Amino acid sequence: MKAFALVDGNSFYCSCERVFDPKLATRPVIVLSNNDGCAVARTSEAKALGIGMGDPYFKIRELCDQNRVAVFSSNYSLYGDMSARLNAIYRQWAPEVEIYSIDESFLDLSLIPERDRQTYGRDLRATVHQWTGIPTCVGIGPTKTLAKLANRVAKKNEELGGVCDLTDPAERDKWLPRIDVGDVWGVGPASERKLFELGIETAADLRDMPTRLARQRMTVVGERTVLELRGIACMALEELPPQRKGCAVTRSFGKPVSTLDEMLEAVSAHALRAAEKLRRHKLETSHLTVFMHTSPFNRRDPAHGGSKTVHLPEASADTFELIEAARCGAQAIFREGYRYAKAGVIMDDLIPAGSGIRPLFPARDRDKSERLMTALDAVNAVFGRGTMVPAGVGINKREWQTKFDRRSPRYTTRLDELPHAMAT
DNA sequence: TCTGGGGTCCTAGGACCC
DNA sequence: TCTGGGGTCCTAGGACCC
Repeated sequence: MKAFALVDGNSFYCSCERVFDPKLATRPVIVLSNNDGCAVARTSEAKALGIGMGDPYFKIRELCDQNRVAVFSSNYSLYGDMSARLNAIYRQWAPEVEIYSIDESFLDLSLIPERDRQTYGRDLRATVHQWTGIPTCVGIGPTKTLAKLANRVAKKNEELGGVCDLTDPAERDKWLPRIDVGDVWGVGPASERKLFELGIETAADLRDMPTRLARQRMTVVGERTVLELRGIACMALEELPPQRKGCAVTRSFGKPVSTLDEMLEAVSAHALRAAEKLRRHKLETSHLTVFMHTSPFNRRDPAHGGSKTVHLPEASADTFELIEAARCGAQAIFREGYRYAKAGVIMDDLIPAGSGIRPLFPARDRDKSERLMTALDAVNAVFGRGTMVPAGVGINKREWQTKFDRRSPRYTTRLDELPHAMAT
């Protein structure tokens, strides 16, 4: 019989910040999205103050000041590294691990006897906490959807000690009626509304609805959720991430951009990052879409936005070619007299590097390009991102750059930002 | 004044073909 | 007045996830 565990870090980004500053242990902590825009992680103390997921920071700033909330910009270097440490532990504990997101992993628990699963969960939590300082919760079930649900139960019911096992149908009968249908994995706001109209309000109601009706109203995705809630596994553990299909680099500006020069600098910087990402995944693209738009929240200034797809002569991951394409697209969209709030580059239909069709009369020297990109990546890997960039790319100290005014040190990935310890 | 970024999957409907 | 049938492919948009 298959069994899954879903392990996730509690208020993960906040917990990462707490690991390196013990003074935060009892204070409310929040972490903001890019550009210091919205609250995307909150500790229980912060939630208790009424800070919601996605609340814009400018609306809660006062509340935060009054309550000594510790506020951080996102520090992805730190969170990514802590995430890798958690997964290294999971791999010692399970034969197969699927990394589902930066703070959630599914573990294959099929070989753990049912009676030992509670203990297993408790021991895993304790180990992770001891080795990394990160608090976690463990949800266990015969399907991924039930493991997710169990994890939620463990989170919301402190008396369970951070572990919940829904392998036993009797346990499911106990908990599923207490869970709102909108809290089931895969049920978003649109489906929740439809289900409410049918009188389906809890996870138990959803489990018991006819599969045909589920399919009719919520496509095959909804039908699968119903089956999974009944304990019929429709989703397997995906150990190897499937090849990615698209790749995007998009950013809000720290200050609105109104000049073409600045816009070209910005999209060049985004294209540069996009090309690096492609090469890291050994992929290429044959076309690139640029977009820009003014703020959707600002009703006073005139609004403008648009996107433009630029085709390359042949598939490529060459920084210079992608920058050229991005600048070309941006010039076609940009108009004077607007305050642009965001721009980005998007690439889809990615193909493995070198697998594309070659033109009969190539416009460029592929080998030369590849050698140059290898050298570029090597320099930047040793001396840090942005050490060597093509001229005309805005990479350092520009007004429009995304804000990270409250970022903590990158304790675990930068030698010059190591935490300091003092003994007296 | 200040509101994130990056993905996946599914379906409907249009274009096109014979 | 009556005006075929059945495919495939592509894209846009919706829905969902963290």
